[in-house]
Amino acid sequence: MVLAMTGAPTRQRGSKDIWLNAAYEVLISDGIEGVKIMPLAKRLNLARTGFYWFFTDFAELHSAMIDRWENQNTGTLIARCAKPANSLCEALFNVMDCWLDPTLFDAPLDLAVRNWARLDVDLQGRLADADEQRIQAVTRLFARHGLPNDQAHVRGLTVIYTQIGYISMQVNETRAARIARVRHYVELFAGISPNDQEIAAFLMRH
Amino acid sequence: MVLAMTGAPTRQRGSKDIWLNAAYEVLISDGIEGVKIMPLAKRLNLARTGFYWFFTDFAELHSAMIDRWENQNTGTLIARCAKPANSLCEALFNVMDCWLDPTLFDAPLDLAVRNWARLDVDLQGRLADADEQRIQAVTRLFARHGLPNDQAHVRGLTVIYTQIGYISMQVNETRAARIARVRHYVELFAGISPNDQEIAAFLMRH
DNA sequence: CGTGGAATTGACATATGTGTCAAGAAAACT
DNA sequence: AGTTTTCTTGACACATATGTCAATTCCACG
Repeated sequence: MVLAMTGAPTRQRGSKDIWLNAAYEVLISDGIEGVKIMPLAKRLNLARTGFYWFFTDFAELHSAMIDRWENQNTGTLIARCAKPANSLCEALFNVMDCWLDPTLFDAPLDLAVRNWARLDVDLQGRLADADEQRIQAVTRLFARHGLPNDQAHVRGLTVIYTQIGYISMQVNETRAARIARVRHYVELFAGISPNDQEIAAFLMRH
Repeated sequence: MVLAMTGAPTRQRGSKDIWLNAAYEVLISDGIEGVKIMPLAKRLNLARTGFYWFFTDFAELHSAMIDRWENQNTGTLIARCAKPANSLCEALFNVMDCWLDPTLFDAPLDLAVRNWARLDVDLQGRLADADEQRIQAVTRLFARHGLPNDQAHVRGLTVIYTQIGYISMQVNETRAARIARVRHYVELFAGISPNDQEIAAFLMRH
């Protein structure tokens, strides 16, 4: 099992992963409509038809891509929501980590999958499930910290909608500005101001 | 100037508007990638090439579509934000009207244009301008009702992100559930509960 | 009517995409 | 080295898209 070199000298050979990675990059930058075999081949400098050695089909590539997404964003978010915390604000800061650390939550991928789902009924179902789980996880976080159920639910919805809105709008702000704003979001969602220690702990991580 | 009949008996003739309307429907249901001349012609039961009688070009159709969007959603939203109100909650209820009345704000169109913009740099710029104006309008609303600038800004961002997130997630809930939730959103965004009279006035409208 | 402008049409040229297949090159194993 | 498995490739068949053009049909108005 030898890893492929990425260098240029010898023309690279194909592999399932090389095609899949290229497909991912295009999905994120151009959307699923750009994920086509011919352009991928051109980008990889390989013959288009080699694709069919690794995948029987276009559909197989698609489902491989969805699998990879599913085992990623939602899981991490739910785990973050479940993380023990001494206060509501501290718990919310834990969740906000997801929006700042790309290894926790891949926002561009999430957006790309979301747009893709508009044209793919099966994926629509899987995405709806994922969203429901995310909302539930945040709602439980609020409930655990003492909010009544309907309050907790509206706040859970709002946290998720806000994040998806932020991603969808492709907001362009500096990392510093984004980090600085988080304490205000926490205050808004919690309904109370985080204390200095909670803010400091959050800023320390970023 | 005789309006075209939509009935079936005589085969309809083409017109700029007929092509444009069909393009809109497809944009909303399938995204810009689906707006292609051949499928539009099939849907209209017209020869594909007739398109070129009304439009010199594909690009001309596209820019006609963007024009129509631009003179619509953002303007209404800004007007709603500027509407005089006796309290912050009342003002927020006015804004929330947009998410409930399709004649005020065309959510599916907004989503479709947003996705389209991902692949079109010019449109990206126009959309970013629109978003900035919307955020400013809501921020001013909060500032007018006494919030300090940074507070007002975070709340302005959150209101807009929440709405775009809601649209992006294609949330599927009953109209009644949506209306019932609005008072909770208003409470969250305002930081104070709306009074019974404000709630009643809002519910009366819907 | 009859005629001229408005609208429609099919043939043609060209581009880009999917998928199949058999021939062949390159690696890997003995 | 020789054989087998792995991977690459170009030719072929087919589908769908844009755009041009000359021939034709439709229809409204004088």
